[in-house]
Amino acid sequence: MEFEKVYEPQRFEARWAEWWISHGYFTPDAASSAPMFSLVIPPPNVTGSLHMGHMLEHTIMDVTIRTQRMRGRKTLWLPGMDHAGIATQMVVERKLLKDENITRRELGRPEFEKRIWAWKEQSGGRIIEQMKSVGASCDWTRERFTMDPGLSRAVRETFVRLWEKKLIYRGDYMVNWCPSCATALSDLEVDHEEVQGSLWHIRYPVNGMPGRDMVVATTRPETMLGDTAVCVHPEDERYADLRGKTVRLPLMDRDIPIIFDELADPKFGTGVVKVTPAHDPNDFEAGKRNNLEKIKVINEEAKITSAGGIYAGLDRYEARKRIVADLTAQGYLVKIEDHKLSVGKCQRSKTTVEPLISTQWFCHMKPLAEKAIAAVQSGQTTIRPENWEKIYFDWMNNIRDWCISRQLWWGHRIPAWICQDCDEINVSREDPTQCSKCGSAKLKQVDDVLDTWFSSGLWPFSTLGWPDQTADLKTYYPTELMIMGYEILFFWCARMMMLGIEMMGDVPFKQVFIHGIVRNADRTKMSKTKGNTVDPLDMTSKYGTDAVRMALVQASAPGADVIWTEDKLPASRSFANKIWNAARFLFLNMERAGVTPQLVTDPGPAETLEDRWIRSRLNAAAETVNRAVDQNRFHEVGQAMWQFFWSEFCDWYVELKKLRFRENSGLNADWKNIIFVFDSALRLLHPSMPFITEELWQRLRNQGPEASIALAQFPEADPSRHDAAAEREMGILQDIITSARTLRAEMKVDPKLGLDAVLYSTTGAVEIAQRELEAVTKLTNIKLTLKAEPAPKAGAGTRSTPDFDLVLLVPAAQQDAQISRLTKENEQLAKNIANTDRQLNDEKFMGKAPAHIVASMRQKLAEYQTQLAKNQDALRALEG
RNA sequence: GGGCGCGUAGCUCAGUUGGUUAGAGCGCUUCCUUCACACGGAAGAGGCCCGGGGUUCGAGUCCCUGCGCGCCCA
Repeated sequence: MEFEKVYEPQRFEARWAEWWISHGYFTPDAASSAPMFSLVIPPPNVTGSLHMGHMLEHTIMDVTIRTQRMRGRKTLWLPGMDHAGIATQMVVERKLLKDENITRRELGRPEFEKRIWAWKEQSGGRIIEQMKSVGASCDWTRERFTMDPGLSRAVRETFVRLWEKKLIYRGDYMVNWCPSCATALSDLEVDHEEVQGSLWHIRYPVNGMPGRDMVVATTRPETMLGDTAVCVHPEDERYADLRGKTVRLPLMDRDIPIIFDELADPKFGTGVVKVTPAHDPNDFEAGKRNNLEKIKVINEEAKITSAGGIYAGLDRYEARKRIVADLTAQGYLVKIEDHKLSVGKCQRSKTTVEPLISTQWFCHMKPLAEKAIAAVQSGQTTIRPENWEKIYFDWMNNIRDWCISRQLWWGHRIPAWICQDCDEINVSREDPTQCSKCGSAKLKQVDDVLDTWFSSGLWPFSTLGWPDQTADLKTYYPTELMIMGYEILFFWCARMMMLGIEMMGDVPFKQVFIHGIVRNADRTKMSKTKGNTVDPLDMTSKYGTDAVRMALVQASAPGADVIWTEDKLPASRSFANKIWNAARFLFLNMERAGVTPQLVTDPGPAETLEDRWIRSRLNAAAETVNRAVDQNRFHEVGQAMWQFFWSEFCDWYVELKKLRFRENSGLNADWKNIIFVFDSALRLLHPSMPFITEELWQRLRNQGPEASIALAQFPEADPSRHDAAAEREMGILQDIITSARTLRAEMKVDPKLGLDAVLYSTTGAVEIAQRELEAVTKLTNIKLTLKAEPAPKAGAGTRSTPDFDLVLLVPAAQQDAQISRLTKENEQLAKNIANTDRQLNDEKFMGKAPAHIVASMRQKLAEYQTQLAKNQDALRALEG
């Protein structure tokens, strides 16, 4: 069997990735009666490609799902994508303009939709292929897309039901309008950015009171064209005499009322605000309260409307310049101040959003949110780490109605038809042919489509076949777990919760786990616009997928962001290489021993110390890994596997086993144990590093019917397998060996030079050393003489522990290092003794501390004192 | 303005209900190319756990406060 000296992941990964899928290992067995474990992917965007954030999210999902699958659960990880309304439309529009110099309007809606589908088939969903290549163990036979017919039917059904329950309404309201995407946006799709702007103070003369002015301050002077009032606080004494008066709106020569409303903050500026009900959300509300006229002066293209007088047709920023200039010229501008303000920007296009009144569709959120809050409060769904529950509650408690309509051509068209004769809105599951109110056949379907996240909100059940009561739906809903980043807690988690409870009558998932986001070394978010992204596939091809996964697993402590630096990767590549080489070594020796590679399901009882010890440690590793996966503590999975494989299996177990390798020994107890432990370790590691473990496991199993480690049994922990005696004995053996090496290093003795040493012990270390003498000799190059008696007064070259004194016999030439080590150690010991002593003599401590703490302190104190005495003897000998 | 989180070794981070000598990986120092691995082995150095106050027999851990940093919402 070929075993390269260095592990080359590129040689194996693509093959196993394809093999797993073609053999259907990730498709759950429909006939299985095992308890299920299901997980749906938070659907990535069809225009997207794999970035580091996906890689992190998918890795921890995959670790979870592979572990559950190996535990024998009926396991489903359902993959797919959402149609990303705005993003996809923008991508295809740009492409059309570039390739054919044609706009979507020139093409017309049906043809444009065809083009998008064609684009989707050809270049959309690259991310799916990438996920397959990095080993994501999704059931690809169940891949879904939000625009699929089935999922579209779910969207329509949901819309109709919500409409029938009067949870959806249509009307003229203030929305966030993106002039460049030409559509309304929901509040969540607007990012607020702090920018340096100005505050323009403008004088509005009071009618009938010559010389009396009201000075308003505004960050957007161009909106004054649409002012329909000025406002002061009802209790503001300064303006009490102006009740019932009007002011003259400069430039427009319009008289507008002075209103008294809490909209104005008497402490801010002059206490007067201008009111533009058609272009500001707060003013809109104030306008409703005070019956103000709404004059739309900015249109959907962010240009001034004909209501804006001489400024009509100007872009909003151009209009601002002209208006400020005119105000100055006419003496209305009082002053300009620097002012920081928060500006809303479209998440997709980064254009500054314009608040506009338009006819849109909204969903009432309060009633849905109440149930979603209750579900988390009652623990039906838990959100971990727990602090995210607070954030979830906070958002849900302050929720506002959701603008669900978008002025796009790509998405689920709203199933509503307006009667051209009586204006009745007809909403139905089947396309209507006549108006339900007046019977007219003149029906026109609404042009708008639904927010992409309306369909994503149905994802946990629409993907399982709903509204049909399918077997999948019955089996896999509610799903067990949702894993996602906090940036989509509201977009997805919250909406899935609300819609799941409303449509299914049950929560969409029992547990939500929120992972951190991936950041660069300077802690900035990775983003395409900033150009600071890292392509995970560059990393996987350079270091191997397993190495990238392991680095991410190790960095995934709950609640923490992942600071990504490439220098994490050589370490995990080394880890893969270490495993590879351990296997290489075992296989070479199996060949020499005449052992055919094979799995060993029952190694029999462990007899030797190293077998008893490694099986106890294996059990401990299994215990940690199992618990860590269940608690989403993925960094502990990585840490435990690293510790076990490298520091225990390779550094000690294999080193000790080397002594037992014999030619032509056949499959003896040693080999049975080695193979059993190695196989178990591979299985424990498989969810984190699927490729190398599959490759090595296949080489090991070698024969028998085809099988994958992906379906092999995950090692479980069993307290009865903990072998305290073996761990204690092995600990002493390790101490003896380490002590000998330390002494040798301290004395700077040539490693090739054999030395003699005497081991003194009255507590059993001599017996252990006797049994393992060959190991001690081999691993230290020191010949030990064993004496089951107390050590004589310690001299040079002594190292003492509570269990033994080891005296290395060397010409006392190199003593300085010893002296400094002992001096330093003694300082620490003296400090410990003082501390411990003080506490043991402290009545308050003795009165209140639990007995086991006191007992262990007493024992420690005795050990410190013995050790100190020995060290002092040794020092005297060295210095004397 | 409201809320959440973070500050532990040079770097990246662990540290589960408070318990005595605070850990890991990388990096660093010294030694070793011993027939699995130099992507390796052995032995080491390195920490007023951000500052201040408090609770407690006992605080990296709990409370208050200051400083610095990050994020979310309005």
